[in-house]
Amino acid sequence: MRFMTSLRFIDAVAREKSIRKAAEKLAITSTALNRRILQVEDEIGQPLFERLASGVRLNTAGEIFVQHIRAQQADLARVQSQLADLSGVRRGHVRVTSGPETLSHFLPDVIARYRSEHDAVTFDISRQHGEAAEAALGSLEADLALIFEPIRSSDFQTIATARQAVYCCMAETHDLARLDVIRLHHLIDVPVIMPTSQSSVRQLLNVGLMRREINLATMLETDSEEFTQNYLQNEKVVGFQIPIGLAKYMAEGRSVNGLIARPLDTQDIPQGTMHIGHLRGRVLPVAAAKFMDLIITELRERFPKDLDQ
Amino acid sequence: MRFMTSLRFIDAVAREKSIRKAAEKLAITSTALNRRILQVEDEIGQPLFERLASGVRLNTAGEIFVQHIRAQQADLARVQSQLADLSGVRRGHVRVTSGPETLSHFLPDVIARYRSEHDAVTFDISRQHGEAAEAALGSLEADLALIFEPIRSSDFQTIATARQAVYCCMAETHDLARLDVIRLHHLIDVPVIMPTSQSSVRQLLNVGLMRREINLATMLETDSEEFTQNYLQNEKVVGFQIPIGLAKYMAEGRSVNGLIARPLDTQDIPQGTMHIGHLRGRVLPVAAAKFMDLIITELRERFPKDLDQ
DNA sequence: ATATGTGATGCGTTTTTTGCATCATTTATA
DNA sequence: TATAAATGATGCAAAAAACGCATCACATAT
Repeated sequence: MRFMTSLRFIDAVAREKSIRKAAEKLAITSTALNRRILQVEDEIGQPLFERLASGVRLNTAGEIFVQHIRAQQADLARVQSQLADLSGVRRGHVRVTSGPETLSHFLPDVIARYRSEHDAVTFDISRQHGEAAEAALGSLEADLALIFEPIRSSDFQTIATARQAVYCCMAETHDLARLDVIRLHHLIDVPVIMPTSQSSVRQLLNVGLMRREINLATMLETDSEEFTQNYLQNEKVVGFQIPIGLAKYMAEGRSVNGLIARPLDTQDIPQGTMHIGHLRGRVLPVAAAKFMDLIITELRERFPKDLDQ
Repeated sequence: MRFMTSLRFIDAVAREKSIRKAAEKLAITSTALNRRILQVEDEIGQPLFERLASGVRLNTAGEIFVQHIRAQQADLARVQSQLADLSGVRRGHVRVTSGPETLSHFLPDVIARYRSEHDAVTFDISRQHGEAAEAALGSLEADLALIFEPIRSSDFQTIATARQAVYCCMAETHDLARLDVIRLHHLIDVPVIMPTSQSSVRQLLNVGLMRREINLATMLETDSEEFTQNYLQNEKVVGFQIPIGLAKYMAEGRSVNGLIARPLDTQDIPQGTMHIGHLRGRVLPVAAAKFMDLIITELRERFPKDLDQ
């Protein structure tokens, strides 16, 4: 896209905060890049960057202009996706940002399902917590976000929500595996792996634990879902997860790889809400919109009672 | 704006439906223009125009792409307006489309008021009836529209409405000028000038006339407000107008240039509604947004009881 | 003081764009 | 039916723009 070059270059400089560094990434000389920027600034009628000794930084005008550039790029992507769509093949690129919960099973499943029908569509998955995910939507670095509450920005437009109870995961040989529903008091003196406190699951647990003044026997704290799941196979400890983070069969109560999941009683620990949405006011590219449809379809299949649209 | 050239050229070709004609308007040769188009089509990966013997025509992909171009141009205008705004002077260009009612007094007044504070802002006023006005918003040829009902498209976002009763205009020496409010039966056998049937005022009149099965003594039909107002000074006939189409003092019941206006009883003729708004989802340039604010301010001053926001 | 980083600029070279002449088609006209 | 006039496409040389190298001016860190 030749007609986008100058704008793309400015975006790159804004990101790198340095003309020389951006030039290297763009595989041109800094002088050529410098002059493109000077030319655009001249056409705009005012500078977009402050020149510092350590590089450049967007000024107010630059902030506004770069936001326009990114909106323009996003809209061009949407148009391209739409054009590809009417020529038969669905092409496109979908950029999803999500918390860690969906990365282990849910998103891989949905993407595989999507690509089985449209293999010309590519994906970009970034793991970010809520606030950063919302920022990524705002700066148009991502099309869709899956955020396990809370939603902070009013710029986030929720398309669907799924209520998620907290589950205990453990080896199927664990004593608690015999229970259908686990109450908090069952966990007293049972060694557990806790998610770190940024995690929304941890926030939900804290609510219940505080209220009942229960302290769990935390043997380990981690923000890695993968580590937790793997560790549970080695020792009889309990981990916590929401159903969307579990393998499909496991969420249904069956054992997978010797592990089993049991819900915590919602009287003890409140349910959380998974939000699926995009930046308010955006028209998504066809590929992204269709992918979101598929996410919702998948959610409806997995959590028929807990899905709201 | 060098980085917009190719896109601007494509837009021009789409409008002219001919490469050679567009080239002439753009002051370049048809061959240069032709090659720019071929290049963009190549980059997009598919043709945007159908080649006919008589010129070119947008194909489906072209329609989508040109819509993107226009959205992009409109957003660039908004950005420029915003940039100019933060450097102190309010620059910009505001494109208004409106029915004939507002062109004689209202818009001239508001624009003069606006330009007295911001003389770097320029205007483009086009006279179009409702449907065409809505289309102009949709194709981004206009920023704002003032439409005297009805609103047809859901893409029109109404920002404010003002109820407007139909007034009778006449020489101050006319017999009916002594009445404060005119009833339909007063008009029986009184020669009148009627707006043409496309006019919304005419539509309102028809409602009342049909219901009461009254036929007016139409001595002339015209769609020119200017003609009507001028003619009333020559002969004792009655014309119809809504207050926004009247000089400010005249709408208040005073005489201007020997003419005077009296409202028709709203029991006889229903009030109409003037809509002020823009294309749904658009973020207006600063200048246009501020101008709309001023329109609403002016409306509030003129019609304090009949304005809704 | 020195070294290292930054963006800006002059100048010759390379690439891209443009304009002219012309071709291949289609449509209107005599 | 033959002819004229319009359309968009293309080869080629000239003009314009973009590029890369070497270098400058300046700020910051060492």
